[in-house]
Amino acid sequence: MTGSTPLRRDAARNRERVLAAARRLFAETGRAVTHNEVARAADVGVGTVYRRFPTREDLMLALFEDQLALVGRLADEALAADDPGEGLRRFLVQVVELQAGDRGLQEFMLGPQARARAGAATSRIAPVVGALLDRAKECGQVRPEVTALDVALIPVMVGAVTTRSRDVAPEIWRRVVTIALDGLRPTDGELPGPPLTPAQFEEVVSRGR
Amino acid sequence: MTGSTPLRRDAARNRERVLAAARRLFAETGRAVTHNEVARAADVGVGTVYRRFPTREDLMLALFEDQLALVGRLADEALAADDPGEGLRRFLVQVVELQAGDRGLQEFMLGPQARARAGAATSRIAPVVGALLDRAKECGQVRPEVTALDVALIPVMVGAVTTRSRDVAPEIWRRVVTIALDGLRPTDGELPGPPLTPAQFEEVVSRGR
DNA sequence: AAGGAAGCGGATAACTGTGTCCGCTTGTTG
DNA sequence: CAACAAGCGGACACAGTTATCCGCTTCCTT
Repeated sequence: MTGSTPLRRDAARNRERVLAAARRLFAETGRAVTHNEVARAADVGVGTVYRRFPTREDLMLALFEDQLALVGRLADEALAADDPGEGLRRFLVQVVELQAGDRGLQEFMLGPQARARAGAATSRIAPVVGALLDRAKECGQVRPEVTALDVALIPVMVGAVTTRSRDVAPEIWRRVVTIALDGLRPTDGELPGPPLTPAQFEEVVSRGR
Repeated sequence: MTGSTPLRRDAARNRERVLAAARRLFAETGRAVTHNEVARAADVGVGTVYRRFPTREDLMLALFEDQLALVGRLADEALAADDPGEGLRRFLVQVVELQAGDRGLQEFMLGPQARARAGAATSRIAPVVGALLDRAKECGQVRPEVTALDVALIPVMVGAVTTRSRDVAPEIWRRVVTIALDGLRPTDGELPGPPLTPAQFEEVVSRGR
């Protein structure tokens, strides 16, 4: 699965150096990291970076694949919780917390790259969230018109706040996510208009700048 | 108040042409409008645009000052509403609606430029929202720990969705803003952590990309 | 109607970011 | 220990953006 010829030893070493440098830079700086910067930070030529990771997406993908798997595991755990409403809450808080802690991960999850990865990640997580949501509705903890895709917009919304507040008030997202989650509770009103279709959701998420 | 020497007639005409072209381009395209593009669209030399509006902020400011005034008026109207909770809701929906309808305005409101204009706009609107909020709390329609700055984050959050969904599902923000607003209602839980200070809020808003 | 200030246009310099290419180095294999 | 493929580095070509400068034009004043 790793593909044809194994890398030469020095090549493998360089690949790791690039990945390490990139992970650090992305976590600190976010998207605006150029191949050149990564190369310099890794003490490697630009060509080397381009050879191994032709586009920024390739690089992001290599960096954040395992983190995405973690999100999947969190979803499973949430599903196992006793209180479905609480499980859903905890899951979303954890997701946002991960985003808040790593700019790179956030931009990966909320950007066009994730779309390419939809097969592995999104489509694995979506049904779990759906189940979580159904159970929470049955308990009357979530308004019935809410769809999984409404819920999936919460990290998008809150992400706008984490991005901006990271260096100023790094914990403020907790208030905001609480407001959003409480907004899922049953009320006398209804949510207006139709929810997103899955295709629309993909599009919306992939428009991350 | 308009300043020293009145512009020569041709200069004034050109200024208007630039403004008109820029307004159109911003509404369509959003932030990524260069002085050169504006100049071409206005059928004017680049120099002319730079002379009149040295930075993009200057241009934005000239374009969106009156729109900001409109937001102020909306706030006043909301304050005059019978039902304070409903007034607050309507106000926020209207603000988001304006944002959704004009990329340029959105980026102006949610970007660093607005900060410079804080004197005229933010500081005029803030107390009105504060009053609105106090009345809504008195009626038990809003949870007591919510501050005006929590409320002010709602357009930021929802803005992330409008930006991304504009061309895909242009009305989805209505669902999202409803969720956020319903999250302001009293519940048994509390909002975690301290709210933003005004200075922090300024910073957060001004980090618009 | 004529002089001079105000304004105009757009070529152009200065940067920044992206991506390629190719002569040289290094690891691997027999 | 060759000898050759794989890999390396980074100069450089290219593209897009910002901002300036200056010779020429247009308007206003008297």
